[in-house]
Amino acid sequence: MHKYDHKKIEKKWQNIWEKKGVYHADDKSKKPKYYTLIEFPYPSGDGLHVGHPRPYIGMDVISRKRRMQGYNVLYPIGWDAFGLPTENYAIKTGKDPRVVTKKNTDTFRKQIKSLGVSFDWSREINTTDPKYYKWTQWIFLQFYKKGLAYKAKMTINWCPKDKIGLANEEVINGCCERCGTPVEKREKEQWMLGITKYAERLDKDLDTVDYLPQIKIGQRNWIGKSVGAEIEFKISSTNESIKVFTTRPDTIFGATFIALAPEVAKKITGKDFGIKVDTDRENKEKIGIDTGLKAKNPASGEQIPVFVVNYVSADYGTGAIMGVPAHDERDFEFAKKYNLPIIDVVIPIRVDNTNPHISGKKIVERKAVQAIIRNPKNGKILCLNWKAHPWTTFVVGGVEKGEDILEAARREVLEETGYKNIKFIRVLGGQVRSEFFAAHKDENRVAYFNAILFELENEDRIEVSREEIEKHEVVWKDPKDIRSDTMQCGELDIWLERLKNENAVNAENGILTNSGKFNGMDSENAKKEIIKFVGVEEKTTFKLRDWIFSRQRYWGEPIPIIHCSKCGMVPVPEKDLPVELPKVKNYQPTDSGESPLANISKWVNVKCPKCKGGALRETDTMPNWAGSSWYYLRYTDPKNKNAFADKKNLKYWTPVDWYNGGNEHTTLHLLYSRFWHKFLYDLKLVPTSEPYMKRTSHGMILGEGGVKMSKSVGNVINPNEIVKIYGADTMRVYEMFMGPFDQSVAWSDEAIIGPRRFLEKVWKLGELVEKNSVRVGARLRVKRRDFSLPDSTIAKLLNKTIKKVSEDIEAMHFNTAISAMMILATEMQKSESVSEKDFKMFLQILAPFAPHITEDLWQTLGEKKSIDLSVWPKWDENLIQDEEVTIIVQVNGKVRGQFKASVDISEAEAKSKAENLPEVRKWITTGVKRFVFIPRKLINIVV
RNA sequence: GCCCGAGUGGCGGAACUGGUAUACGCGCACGACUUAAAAUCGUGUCUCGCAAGGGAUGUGGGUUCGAUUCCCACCUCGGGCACCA
Repeated sequence: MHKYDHKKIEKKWQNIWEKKGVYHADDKSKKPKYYTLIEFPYPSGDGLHVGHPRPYIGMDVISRKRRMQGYNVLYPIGWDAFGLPTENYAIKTGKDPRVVTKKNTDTFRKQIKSLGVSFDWSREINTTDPKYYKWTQWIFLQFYKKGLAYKAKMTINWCPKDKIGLANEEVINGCCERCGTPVEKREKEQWMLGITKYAERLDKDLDTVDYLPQIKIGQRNWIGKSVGAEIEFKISSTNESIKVFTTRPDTIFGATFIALAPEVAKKITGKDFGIKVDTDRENKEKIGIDTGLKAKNPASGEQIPVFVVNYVSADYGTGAIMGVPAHDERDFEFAKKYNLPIIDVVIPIRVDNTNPHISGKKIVERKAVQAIIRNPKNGKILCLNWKAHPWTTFVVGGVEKGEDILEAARREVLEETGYKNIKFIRVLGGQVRSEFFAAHKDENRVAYFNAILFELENEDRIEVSREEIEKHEVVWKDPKDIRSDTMQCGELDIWLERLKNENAVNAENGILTNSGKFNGMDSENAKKEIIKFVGVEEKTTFKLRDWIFSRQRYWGEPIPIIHCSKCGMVPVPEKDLPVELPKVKNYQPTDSGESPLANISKWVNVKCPKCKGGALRETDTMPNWAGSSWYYLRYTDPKNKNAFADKKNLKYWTPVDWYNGGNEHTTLHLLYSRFWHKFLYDLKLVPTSEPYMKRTSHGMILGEGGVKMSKSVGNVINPNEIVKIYGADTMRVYEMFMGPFDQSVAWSDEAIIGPRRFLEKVWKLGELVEKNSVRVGARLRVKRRDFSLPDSTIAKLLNKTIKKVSEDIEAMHFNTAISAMMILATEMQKSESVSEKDFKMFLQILAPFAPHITEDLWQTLGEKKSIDLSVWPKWDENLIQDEEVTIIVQVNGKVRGQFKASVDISEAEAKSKAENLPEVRKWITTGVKRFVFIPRKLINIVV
């Protein structure tokens, strides 16, 4: 046999696979189907870099394994080719984006093909192909017909110098990326898609799919479902009212003002107050202006002021909120600034589990106070060590009749500690209800605590009574020793939070107070009852906003609408689809910010499809998201001229069984395509309500040193260079081995040699197996030195490895799968003799990672059919069971020894064995306190 | 600011449901083979200590017989935040 020559064998097998079409998915098959999907790439001018193929290889491993498991696999690829970078390139160079895209996709295709990914290239699609975007436009028309595509005035970023609408990305520090001119906001009519109509289902149906938990959380947070109520506040002296949305109707008695979004205020008052909601991401200071209006709190009957503020968004809820400063941090900040009343209406509850109520004892309710005294000189806190009980507490005591909490606190401090001069700092928020057993009084206590922070002014003390001295000792404690495990205080977490953060408020549910007839009710019930009381119903709101769907750009799908002065907006008839992008001379938008399409009068001026009169085409185009919202459907029938895909094909192939993509796409793209899919499902055009059964994510590959790969940084690594030097198989194994698939990893030119050495080792093993075997007819037989008897070490390890690789692939733990195979290869090499049968099984489990070298060795060893058509090996459960295990012996958690024992050794036997180990014996002379035995694993002796 | 994820040797990383921390790979050192080098193979490689032992998984604390793993607080980095894809 010859040297491992990757260039030769990789080219050879790629040609054979392509000629035989082994990776073409079959639309009709008796096998069960499996649809694997990767996010189709945007063919940028930078070309493919080594980060692109990582997900393709990952899903290729899954796809190849599925084929060997007997599935008919669809693993397609295409190009998501509309978008800004190509357009900006066209603006700069004047080159036709079609030409640029063609060139880029050709490069990408050639690069990807050299990696031996088992894509079905016969189904390749391109979103910029009129035959494809015909159907993107067709789907848009369905949205339009159902009223889900509509026009609305929206604010956009506008560069007054370039006269162009800017993407958020193109705005750097409020200035245009190109010319540095400060960006203005401009109102513009935009096409919208009514995704909010699907918000509820997009949230709920997540229960039916298998997405990674953080992806589901991301989707849910984005949708932002919250249940609450819309409550009307009547404006005094007019007949009008303000509707607020709140998730906390139980706090309505604490509503001391109304806060309006600027747009809403303008609507109500007709005045512009000059306040804008900050779209900046940093938290800005809250600003408000009193409108002079008063509104009536429908629960308390109070007249409360109405403010315009910069922290309420018109897009969310009703654009108006009731300000409840006691129970919302933002409202609290605002109320403090504008001196608005803060009324506590919900008391949080804590139950002291270390000191719980004892049944049978009487329950006593009491108002009480915690005095927290800080010595400003050293930061220490005044505490009491109780003599009859194992407690440390703050200075604590009941509030007597006729006393306020401040008086009570000062009195307790004086009585219990003698300190005369303490300075009041602040009350730590509202009351807290604390339940505990008061052992010193032998009663169950329900205390309504306030806490007050003081500072010690000086050490002057009066003498403390004998009675108090017998009860407790006065101590100053370090703040780090004020913890829930050192202090007897069930509600301590609340005080610590409020000590740290002056703006901390109680946002928890609890027991109502200051709330008229609802006093004493818990929040959950109060929410329902108060909604009834003010005469409204529960209302669900979403953060999700409708989708701005139009762009004033050239390189996107034209929106297929015609504006007729007589008939209004008229959809382009289906027979006239696609509305093709005309060629233009200049890709720069018009002076008024319209798409460059607006300059082509020949294209713009059309006959109205209805009245045949003069009409104008819509010149807006669709965003890049459009084509990628349904591409997985087109793959099932990519050449269909009569429908976006044939129903039979859709029924057979969809839903996608496993979709893997970047972390950066797990909210927007995923949500948008789920929305389109659900819409199509409602039109009975697709057979399932969810497009993807399973969704996983991969991490990026960064340049050396951990920075993003980009042409501008100059750290782009071209996979073709790697393929040339090391081969596609090495590249594939390395990309799967370099780190956990779902996390970002930095590329290393040095480390890739490891996978190469591994494959060379495999090649040599192949030589060894071939040399030790003799051909009998078409079969290879082992001639000599075959140690792989059923109980041999190699056979055992092989079976364990088959199990591990099989399972790791499913979990996308490709790196550990490869590690296991490296160990197996090293052991095989050490044994110097491996049976043909065992070696072939090893080739099979390696094949998804390194398809070329394994195919070559497989057929060299006499197989006639592709290794891809072989059956994925099964492991033998009997062979992976160990009879003997190593048991670790720890003393006080430190490893002191170990011994071998049979797996079913009894605890008593293990104990005597462990205790008799000389290296253990010297540690346990003081006597064994406790003995922990974990079968098959470990013993811990506590002395 | 908000949401999600991650911090372990010189480097990439491993450790299943809380049970020997550092598997596997890179690098480095030494040895074998070689006239020599490369390649290959073998041995070693967290750290302090002569040793007995001790200390290390971003930082501080907690729970536990036992914590990289669970809980709390904090720090740093990456991703997303609606016109980048």
